[in-house]
Amino acid sequence: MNNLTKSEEDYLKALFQLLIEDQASKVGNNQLAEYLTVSPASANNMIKKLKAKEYVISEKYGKLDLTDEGKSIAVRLIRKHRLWETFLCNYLNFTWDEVHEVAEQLEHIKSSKLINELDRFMDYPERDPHGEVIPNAKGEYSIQPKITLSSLPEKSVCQLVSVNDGSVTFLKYVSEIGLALSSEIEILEVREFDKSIRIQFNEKIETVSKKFADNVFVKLIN
Amino acid sequence: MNNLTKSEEDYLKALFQLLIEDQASKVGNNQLAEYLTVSPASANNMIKKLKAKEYVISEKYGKLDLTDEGKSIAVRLIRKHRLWETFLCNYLNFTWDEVHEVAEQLEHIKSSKLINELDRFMDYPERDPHGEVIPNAKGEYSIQPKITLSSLPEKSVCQLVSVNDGSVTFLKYVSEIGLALSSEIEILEVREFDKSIRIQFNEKIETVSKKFADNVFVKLIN
DNA sequence: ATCATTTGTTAGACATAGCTAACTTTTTTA
DNA sequence: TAAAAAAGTTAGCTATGTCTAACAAATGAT
Repeated sequence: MNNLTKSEEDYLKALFQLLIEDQASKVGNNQLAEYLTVSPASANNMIKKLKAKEYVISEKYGKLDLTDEGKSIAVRLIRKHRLWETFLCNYLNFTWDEVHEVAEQLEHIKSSKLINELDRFMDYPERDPHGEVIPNAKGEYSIQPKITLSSLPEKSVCQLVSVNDGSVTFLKYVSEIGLALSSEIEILEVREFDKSIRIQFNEKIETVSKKFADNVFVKLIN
Repeated sequence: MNNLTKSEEDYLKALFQLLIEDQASKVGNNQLAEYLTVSPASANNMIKKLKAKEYVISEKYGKLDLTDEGKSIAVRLIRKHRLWETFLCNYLNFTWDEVHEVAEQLEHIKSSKLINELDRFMDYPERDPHGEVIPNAKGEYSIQPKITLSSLPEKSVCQLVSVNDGSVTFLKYVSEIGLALSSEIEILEVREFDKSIRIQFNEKIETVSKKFADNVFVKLIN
């Protein structure tokens, strides 16, 4: 009934992340293709398949959406991904930047007992090492609207909630400059020219690019 | 350099288990195909590929053998399989008969850090839940010649060392009658007609078929 | 030694999932 | 609003790994 290929799973998860987690109002074929680094033709081909299986809805030349069943599959994948990341970091000495690639493989392992036991073994963690909320066994979880560091005005004071886990070099960079989950960050200055920002945290001052700040998610303090 | 598909890995591991662990003097294409439940044509096709990659050697219409590199890959897979089985049983409440299927998936995860850290996390276990020796990180392990329960004469007294982990129904049967690793078994009688045997263990007497006894590996006591 | 059976091989088909190149539709913008 | 750009689609190719059917070689039995 529910036997998807690795590729089908990848597409559903990607679509969910664009549509729901990033709260994009509209996601199109080519955007999805770019996100997955495949050609538009490949994405189009797969979307056809997923529409036939009723995980995806869209009209010809129209935008993409997920059915409830499609969302449910995606959430289960996200749950698996984040639980594995947590396991790798907390029990197997993996660092922030090492977990993603391996979790991408592990999330496709098919065994609900495995993932629920892993959850129990770790005593039902609520967030993964990057600060993201882990959906529970019923697929419930709160999607916090994401505030990027780059979206805040000068003088804001905020706390690091989570980081985008997609890029190894980005994550290495984050740890190298000394930022970590819950770090308190003050925005000293936003430079008009390139939107780079000067930030202060742990008594340190650093300048980071807009691209960097786009991948850092925060909550305001006070 | 060393990037094999899941299928290629399955074939190499299967060939190793037939050739080395089962110590079959000769393994042919069709035997391998049957072991993997694929058609002879499929096996032949894959063997061609593995010969081109120099993991397998054989002459046309001749028997199959593994190169050192082929063996080394197979041992790494067996290591991964057995470490995962151990983890599932010892930490995630899996039973004997539940681990194999999931471990078959997990053994294909590509990350040497993952498996070496898992090994460390469990404090370098020497045997998996079925009693099989786990190869170490260097790929070294002792292959014990397997003595099947079915090969022993009447009146033998032996100890259960390991069981074949390939069949769920078999493993359930083993636990249901109360046999476990290290159980002491006495062979009371071997029935000529169908080679079924009456055995005694833990004050219990059971009759088991030859097929059952073929999958139970033991060592003699005194 | 020959014939039958078993074993191994080849050819050709199918499904998945990727690609490029060409084309169509929609959207943007001048 | 018409032309240009962007987005989406289709056709046709590739590679992996499966299959069946037909054929060839090796083995075993009489």
